[in-house]
Amino acid sequence: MSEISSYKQVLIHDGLKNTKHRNSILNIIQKSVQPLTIEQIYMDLINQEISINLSSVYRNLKILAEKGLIIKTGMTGNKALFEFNNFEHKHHLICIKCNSIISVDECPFAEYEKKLKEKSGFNITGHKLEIYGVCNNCNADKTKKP
Amino acid sequence: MSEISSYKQVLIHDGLKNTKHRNSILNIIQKSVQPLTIEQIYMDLINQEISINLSSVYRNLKILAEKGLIIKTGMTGNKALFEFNNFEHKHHLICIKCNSIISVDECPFAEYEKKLKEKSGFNITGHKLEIYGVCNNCNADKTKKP
DNA sequence: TTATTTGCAAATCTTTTGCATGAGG
DNA sequence: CCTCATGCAAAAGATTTGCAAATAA
Repeated sequence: MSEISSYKQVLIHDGLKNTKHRNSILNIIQKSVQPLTIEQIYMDLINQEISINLSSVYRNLKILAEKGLIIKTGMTGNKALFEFNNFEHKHHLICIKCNSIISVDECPFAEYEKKLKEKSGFNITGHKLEIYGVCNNCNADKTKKP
Repeated sequence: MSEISSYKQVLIHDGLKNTKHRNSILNIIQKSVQPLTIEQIYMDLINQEISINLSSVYRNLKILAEKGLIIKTGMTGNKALFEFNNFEHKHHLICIKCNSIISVDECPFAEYEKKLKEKSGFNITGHKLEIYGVCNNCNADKTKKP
């Protein structure tokens, strides 16, 4: 909600238009608990009976990413992944068995970043940390096949 | 050198052949301080006057990665990146302007992981850390248009 | 109205594959 | 020899682009 209104501010500021497609795409990404491929987003739109061309999805994702509303997170195989940019500093514990995700507030990084900055000359603007493991539940289920 | 001999062991073990191309590619990757695109590797070979077809570079990289001798690290734009697998624990500094990537060996997380394990009950198996920032070159180029 | 967005098709870029030939063990 | 590696050309997959028509402001 507040995200959507600030989103409109961003669009207006850059002379972009507030289209239904743009909104729908942003909503899909915002609601998702995990990064999505372009095709997943496209299929979600189609399933919502929203008629859109694949190239329009590409174009919108590119613009939303340029404006910082979403983030191009990485790649799965050869496919780009996008996720919502909520500007929160958070890290995730990700269970490699059931893919459940737990947020971690603590960040041990401030000190390390300083050192790294001095060492590398990089002007460090942020970081992403994902911690993988097996969660309590899955540890209990050792007998189950993955 | 010891890398190269163990590399031959790996090849022999899997019924693969020890070709000049394969050696050259592995050497290029081993010497590089940063992950390389396929095209960079290809151009390096050409510059060394080694005649090779681009698809052979693709095929060799795929095989070397499958055998664990190199690692497909990620992507720059739409291009795959490869680096040498020295079996060290490493992280990446990524320039958000020019997408150059620098590997960082130091890892401040061993202690943190222990604590987190106790706290969350997760059996932690690994993590991925990407640090974003602006590299020396791009800092210097502030006057240049992106 | 007027600039931005869209759909469509075609183009581009990266990566993969089929097949005949060449080379390593 | 026999198998794996290579070059070449063509295919496949992901993404981008040109242009005319549609739409938001």
